[in-house]
Amino acid sequence: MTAEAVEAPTLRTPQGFAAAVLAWFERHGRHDLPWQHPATPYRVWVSEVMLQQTQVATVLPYFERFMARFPDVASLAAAPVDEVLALWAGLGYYARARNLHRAARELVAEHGGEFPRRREAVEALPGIGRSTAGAILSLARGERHAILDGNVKRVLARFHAVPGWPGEATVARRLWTLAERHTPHRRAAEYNQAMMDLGATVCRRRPDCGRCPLAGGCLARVTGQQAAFPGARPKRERPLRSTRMLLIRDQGRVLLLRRPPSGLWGGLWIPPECPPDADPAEWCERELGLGIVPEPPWPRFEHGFTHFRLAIEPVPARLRGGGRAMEGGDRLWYNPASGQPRGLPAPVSRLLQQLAWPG
DNA sequence: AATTCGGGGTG
DNA sequence: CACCCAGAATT
Repeated sequence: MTAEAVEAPTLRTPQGFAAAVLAWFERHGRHDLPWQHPATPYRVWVSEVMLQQTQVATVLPYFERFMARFPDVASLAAAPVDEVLALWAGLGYYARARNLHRAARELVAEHGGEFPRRREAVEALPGIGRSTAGAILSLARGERHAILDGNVKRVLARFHAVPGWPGEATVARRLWTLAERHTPHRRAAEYNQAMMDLGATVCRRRPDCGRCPLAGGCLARVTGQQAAFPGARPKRERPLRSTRMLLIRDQGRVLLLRRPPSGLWGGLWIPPECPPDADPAEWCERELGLGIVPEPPWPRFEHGFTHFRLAIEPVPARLRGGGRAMEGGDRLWYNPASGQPRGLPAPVSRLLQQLAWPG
């Protein structure tokens, strides 16, 4: 199956470009994604935020669970943030969930639960930038707004042979200008969805140019330089940090502490972290006021982040003395076997599973 | 302008 | 293993 051959001079005009993309979309685009039916501003918003730096296949089950629990802005705004984080656990970039929750409350408090008309006002909501705002207003309301996600960047950078890494401001500006120029005045919603579909299914890391409706006018393809666009991010070394997590058990439960609301794993629950060079029992007594009896540590394992790697050494321990330790605030005695959903980072979730079902 | 936010998919 | 992915906020 090959795309209809379109002449290069036609494709090199914004009208011809959009026409080719739209014609391709009707036959080969994705028309059955869950957030397309119905494509309300709320559903498009939640999907767009989940899809930030996250692939479609990963998002699908999260989106369904989220919609089942929070079917509209009002239900999301009324919920405690902990419950939002629990549904988000495993998706990563948890600031997205906190911002989503904050934005829902702003929508209810200041906009009557509806999205504002102007793009600038939508963009002012926490967690919504220019591209996500454009996606909401075009996909859900059919207005003409450009988007520039990873898919569109890839298509445009190749088609126009735009050099450089899109993370650089000058490169991003060029791509935004091109995105605005190419967005048609009619059928902007279909066009934007088409560009994302094209980037996701054809113009991938290793592009399938034989199926691309833009191949006839693509400058990267003419020169055989598809792999050179978009330019790669400068590589950096990822330093290795180390920590120890104290798995303090008492009556089938384990102690978790809530992280500060911002920063790494913000608002999520993790075991107490003891510095690698401290004595666990002394540290625990001093910092938490808890007497513990440490046991032999488990083998350390690594967890990778974008900008560093974290070596985690789990140290199981028993709570000393019979008194039940205090709970509340930012302390939680969690029963790993209960399966109760909590905002747990992925490595902590795996750790607690081992605690509940050793071996 | 550069850094900080995860976790999973993919070759 | 490295790199990428429907980016945005912070500094």
